[in-house]
Amino acid sequence: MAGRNLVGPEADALDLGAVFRALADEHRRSVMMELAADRSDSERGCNSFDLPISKQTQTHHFRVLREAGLIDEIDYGNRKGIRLRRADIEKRFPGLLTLLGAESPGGTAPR
Amino acid sequence: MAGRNLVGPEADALDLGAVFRALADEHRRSVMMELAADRSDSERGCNSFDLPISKQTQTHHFRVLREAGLIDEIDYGNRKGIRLRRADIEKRFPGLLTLLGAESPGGTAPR
DNA sequence: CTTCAAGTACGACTTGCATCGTACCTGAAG
DNA sequence: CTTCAGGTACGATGCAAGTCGTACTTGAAG
Repeated sequence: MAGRNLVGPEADALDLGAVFRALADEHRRSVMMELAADRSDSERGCNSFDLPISKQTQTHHFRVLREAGLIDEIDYGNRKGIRLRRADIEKRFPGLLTLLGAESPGGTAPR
Repeated sequence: MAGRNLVGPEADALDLGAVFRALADEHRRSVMMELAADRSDSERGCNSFDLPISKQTQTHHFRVLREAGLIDEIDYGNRKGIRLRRADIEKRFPGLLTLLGAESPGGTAPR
């Protein structure tokens, strides 16, 4: 019931390249922008982001975000929780979340 | 002799996605880290970065950085100058250059 | 003029990555 | 137990991007 936390890198081990690669994708960036804009940092369901892509692809994107150290994934078995690692990101890359939170959600269309 | 400035996007038109995509590449990121760390913002030759890649690929990378709005390229015909667009970047994405400049040059090895 | 170095244009190759189809696992509700 | 929805694992596919080879252009030096 408690749900186990899937592991990501330590706060000091966050790699800037991995972070930029994670944020280079439009869908992952929209997730991070939503998380950064919500100052309550509450745990969210991973289907609460209305991503226009299949389940398998969503799994892939959340995994990339977790492996970059940007989010925690809490595994409940048949459900999954998402939480922003705000403190760790702010410690390692101060100002990054401010950039994301300040960006307008549907503003910049890719391509 | 004066060299003409190759055009990039306006300061307000900088796209966060394009910037993250540009910074996702290791070589482009190392160029930007060098530029961000040098507070004098002097114009540099594009062969002053010791990139372990061919001329053609370097041309490609500098083009990506310019089209993302991160640098200016000054064309002298048989030579090219590179200049960081520090003011425009700071205006649109405050704190981004601080992140890059604070990163250790050969610190995090990708792959 | 010729020569040379720096850079670009174009194309080909290769790798990486986003996406999805199929199958399987997990936990809750009947 | 069975059923069902949420999620994952594995593989295949298609496309974007990094890389380089060849050829061409530019400007300076001789």
